Amino acid sequence: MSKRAGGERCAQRACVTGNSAHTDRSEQQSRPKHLCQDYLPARCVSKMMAMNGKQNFSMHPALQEPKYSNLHSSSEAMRRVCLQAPQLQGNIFGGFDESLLARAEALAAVDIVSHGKSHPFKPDVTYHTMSSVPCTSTSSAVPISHPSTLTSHHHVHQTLEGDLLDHISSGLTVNGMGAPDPSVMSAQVHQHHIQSMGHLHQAMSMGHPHSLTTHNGMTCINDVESDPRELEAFAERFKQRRIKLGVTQADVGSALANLKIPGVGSLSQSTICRFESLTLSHNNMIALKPVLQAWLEEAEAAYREKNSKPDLFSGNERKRKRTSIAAPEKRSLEAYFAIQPRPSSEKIAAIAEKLDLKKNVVRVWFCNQRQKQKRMKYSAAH
DNA sequence: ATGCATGAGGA
DNA sequence: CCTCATGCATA
Repeated sequence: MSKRAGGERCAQRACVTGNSAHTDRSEQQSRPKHLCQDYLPARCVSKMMAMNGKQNFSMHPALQEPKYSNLHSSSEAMRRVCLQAPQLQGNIFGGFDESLLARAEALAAVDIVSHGKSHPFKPDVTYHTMSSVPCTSTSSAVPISHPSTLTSHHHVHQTLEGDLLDHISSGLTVNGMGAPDPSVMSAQVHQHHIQSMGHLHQAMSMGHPHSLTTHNGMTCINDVESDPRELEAFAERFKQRRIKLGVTQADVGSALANLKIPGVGSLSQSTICRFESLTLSHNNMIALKPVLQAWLEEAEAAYREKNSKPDLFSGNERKRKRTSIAAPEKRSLEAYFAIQPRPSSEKIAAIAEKLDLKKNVVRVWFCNQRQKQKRMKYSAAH
């Protein structure tokens, strides 16, 4: 307790999540399931759920799978490989736990020495391509056209770690990350949204004069477009127009609640920011797009008629402490992560001990790293 | 803009 | 215990 002062909202979030998740270990592509009901983007949904006791939204699981397999083929591959070779893992991690950890640390150290501050596996920079990265001749080397994060840290470690990673490496390669095929997921996400997005849909259509996807004759369905390009374009236009309206990300977030769209409540500045910079999962982007588009429509309309309506802000009070992991520890964690992104509880405990961090901190760190790898920012592909 | 964290939902 | 959507706190 005490972790989060903003307790108001916590109880109500996470519903868009109903989708898959754990898919990777279990099975990622073998469950069509029912088509979802209503997607509904946010925590408020959960609020409703809580109140009404009924939850009909939650994103449809099938949505995610194909998508991720495309977008994150690399990490997927990585994971699979690891999962596929349990005994191998056992050898490496179980058998030589100590040496592994030691090597990872050594690796981290070496990394520092040889690359100075910037090692190739800069987790956060991985999907940064166009946003804030200057792209000087130096930095550009990493991001832009990298199909994946994997590739980068891979090399490095392979070099440094040699055999240890060798297994993993080869496995990875074999497992191959197929060429991304956005069309697949597009289609699925697409229909999903179409059926679940009533009114929002209209708003979206209006806002999108150019994205005419004259499918089989249906001319207005395009919006739900899960096409990465579409999202990218929208995100940018959104940001532009938002700025033009003189509204901050935080404003937008809180203003969403004023839209009165059932199941749609406010969002944080973080989320709006991430949406604009495409640092959300594809699914998440898809889910949020219609809502943000709806807001944009209204905001612009209100703006035209001098009606200040949507904007407004939220006066919040926040008080939560965030533990920060020191650079050296972080480097080690990254090294470990490169070797094994999904360490067992034991490994986590071991790592935690070595780095003198709380086990939970380490666990969460790994979770967050994994999640990061799955985020968007595939801009490079285009 | 991003790091660390929470919690719902799902095996 | 994981994934995923999100958020508070902060660099």
